[in-house]
Order: sequence, then structure tokens, then C-alpha cells
Amino acid sequence: MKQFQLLPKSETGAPATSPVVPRQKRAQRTRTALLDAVEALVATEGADAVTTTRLAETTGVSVGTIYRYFSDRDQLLLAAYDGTVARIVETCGEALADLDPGMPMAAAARKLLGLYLDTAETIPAHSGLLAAMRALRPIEADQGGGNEASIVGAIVAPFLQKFSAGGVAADPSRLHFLSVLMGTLVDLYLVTPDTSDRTRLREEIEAHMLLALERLSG
Amino acid sequence: MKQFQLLPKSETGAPATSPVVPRQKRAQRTRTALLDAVEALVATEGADAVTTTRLAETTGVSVGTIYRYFSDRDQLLLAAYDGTVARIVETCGEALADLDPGMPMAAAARKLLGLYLDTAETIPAHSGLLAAMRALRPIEADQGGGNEASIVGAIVAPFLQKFSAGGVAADPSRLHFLSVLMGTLVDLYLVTPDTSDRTRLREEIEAHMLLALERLSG
DNA sequence: AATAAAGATGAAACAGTTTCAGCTTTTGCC
DNA sequence: GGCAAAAGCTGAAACTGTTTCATCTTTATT
Repeated sequence: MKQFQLLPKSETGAPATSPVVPRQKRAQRTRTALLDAVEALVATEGADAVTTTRLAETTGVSVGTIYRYFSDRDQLLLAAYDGTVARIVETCGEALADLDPGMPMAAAARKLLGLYLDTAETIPAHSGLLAAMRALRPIEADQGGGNEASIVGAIVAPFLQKFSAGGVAADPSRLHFLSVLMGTLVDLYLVTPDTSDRTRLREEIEAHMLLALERLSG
Repeated sequence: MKQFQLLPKSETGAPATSPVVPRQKRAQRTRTALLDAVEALVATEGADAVTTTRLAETTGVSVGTIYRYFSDRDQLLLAAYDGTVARIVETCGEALADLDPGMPMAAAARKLLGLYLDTAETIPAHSGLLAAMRALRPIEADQGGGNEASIVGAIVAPFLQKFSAGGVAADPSRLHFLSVLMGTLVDLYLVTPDTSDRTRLREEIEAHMLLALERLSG
């Protein structure tokens, strides 16, 4: 349902040139334009509207070019998702660095969660990309470069380092549990339109986050 | 990305005959054969392997027939998922009826969760179908006939009726939260291969379930 | 300003879904 | 049993969307 066959079955045993790292500024512009267009499309019409043809039209580049930077459509969506996550993570990372190490862990966690949600709300496409991402990269058991691994690596791990009692390096499987849990709840939050529902949801998410953190460090 | 255009654009304003309820036993057999084949395919090769062509081949039915019972491929997968859920729910429903109403709520909840996971493990395709379902029916804010609504309706609601203090009819948004939470965690559980990881995961899930229940009734 | 490397193009091959005009089987009625 | 209507089935072909690749254009380098 995805891997094609090549027309006359490429005889060369070559490793099929993988997506390329842009070397000229023109290329950087093209790549960025593609990702921006993906975000815009997802924000206005949802991830299903992102077809290679459509994207080529709206950006003015040709379909073939898309495949120069992304090995397939899924990677394109994933890259767009990663882009939004990186922005959120950066904001939270800075906030984390500024937090007083003496403050109680629960308070720090609450603060970061709030900031995370605030920032995520800022990016219209993020909810749609998150959903698309979940469909593309199903929940996996292994701790490998999975779902919200980057968030764990960039925020949760440093957070625990800073606020956990003995500086226990939490085991990967529990970290993964936390990723999956928080990922879903954030998803639910972003998709909830009603403001008062959102407020209540924040409390709910907070409670479960704190429980998970407790069990993680305890 | 899904709705097609009809060839000469059907002039009739007719409501496009929707999937049919089987009236003859031949039809019932066909429908069942299709769903069974879906389960088998998902169990052995994953949901992506379920293509209309492939399904037609393995069941000996022609592609057109599939569309007599399912309006599109997604509905087919969803129907297969619903089938597995119904089996699990039935088992748990019976157990729920047999539980002593005097027992503490937490103990009852634990018991049902265990039974739920045990039964789900019994169905090889269930994990794959759950994942497919999640991709097809993204997390939605409205409480409508959503994700694990049937589970809520068939188990959680009766459960609360039986064990909750004042018989409070919990509000739909909190019930939906519980659905989403448990759905994801069960998904994670089923996808975890290592036995000792599973055991630990059960405890984790239990803790979060109890927290959610507490907040639901408290 | 010549040449190589990087980047871009787009027609066409593919995979997969969905429709529909007819064909076959079953049901119900005499 | 015989037969018309209803139910069920068929499969070629229309369609949408993805991916490849031979070829052309632009940029960097000397």
C-alpha cells in the first residue's frame, strides 16, 4: 500500500538516493516553502488536503521536487509536525532553564504544562499535525526515536534532572508511558473547542501528569 | 482524498444507496466472511494489508460486493474493530453483572480492567484494529458516537450506576476523557511485547484509571 | 565563460478505491 | 414445479493520489 515497483525495475543495485540536505539557498527556500505550505493547508483544510499535487500547485514547485527533500508523503507531514514541536519545545526549554531549582517539582511541572499548552494553541496547524502524526506513527512499544521522543529528550529528561530528588535517571519504558499519556491528552485538549471544557481539561491533564511523575520518580 | 466524482456525474438526486442489511443467509455469510478475512489479515500482516483487491481475492468475493455491505474501506475496518470490541464488552458485561454490589468500587474497577485486558489479548487482530481505528477516527471533542463510546455505554456507565456513591450520572465530557485515556493506554498495553513490561504497565494503567474514576465521581 | 554540481520539471507508471450496468441466485407466490 | 421480483454478485474501467526518472535549468567554481 505504499512501496511501488519501479517501472522497468531499476537494474542498478544503487541504494536509491535518499532525501537530500539542501546545499544552496534556493534549495533551503524550496524546502521551507513546502513545509510552510503544509502547515497552512493543514490549518485550513486538514491533513487530508495535503496531496503532492495540491502542494505542488500552491507552492509553485513541481511534484518531483517534493521528493528531493522528503522520501514520501508521510515524511513530509512528519517533518512539518517536527517543526511545530521544535518551536514549542524551544519555548518550554527556555522557561525550564529559568525556573528556580529550589521550587517544588509539582509546581514546576504545572508551570511547564501550562506553557506547553499555551504555546501549542498558538500554532493553528499543530492539532491537525498531531493527529496526522499519530495516524502515521502508531504507538510503539520500543522506546526508540518514537512519538514524542524529542519532547522527552528536550524537556522531560532535563526537568527530572533538575527537580527529581536523587536525580534518578528514569527508566525508558516509564518515560515512554509518560510520552504516550501526555501526547494523547494534549491532543484531546487541542481538539476541544469549548473554553470552559478546556479549563476543566487542564486540571484533568495536570492531575494525571502529576500522578505519572510521582510514579516515575517514586 | 476520498470522495470521488462519479463518472458522468450521476444526474439522479437519489440518496446513493447506502450499505445494505443482509436479508438472505448467503449475504450474511458473505458479510461475515469479509469481516473474518479482515481480522485474519490484520492479525498476520497489519491493517495496511487490507486492500479491497486483496480482500476480494482471499474471500473469493468480488470487489464490488464489498461495497454492498460497507460504504467504504474505512467502514470495513471500523466494523471489524467493532466486532472485536463487542466480544470483549460482552465478556466484561457478564462479569460486571456478577460482581457483588457491596464490594468497594476500586476493587471492582481493578477486576474489570484485568478482565478487559485478558480478553483483549485473546484477539490477535485487536491491537492492529485499535490502531487503525485511531487513525481513521481521530480524537474528537464531541461526546457523540465516538471512539470507545460503546465501551462507555456498555460497561462504564453501568459500572458507575452500580458502584458510584450517590449514583451520580457522570458528565459526558469526563466520560469522554476516560474513554480517550483508557483507549490509549490499552493500545499501548497491547502493543507491548515484553511480559514484565506488561505487568508493570497494568499497574500504571490501573493507577490512572482509579484516579480518573475518583475525579469522575468525586 | 566553461564546466560540474545542485536543483527543478512533469509526463507517465503505479497502487488502490469506488462505481455501475448487467448477470445469477434466492424467495415467495400461484 | 414454474416464474417474476428481489437480493446478491461480478469485474472491467473510471478515478484519485503517489512516486519515478530522463532531461532541462540554475548556481557555484575556477
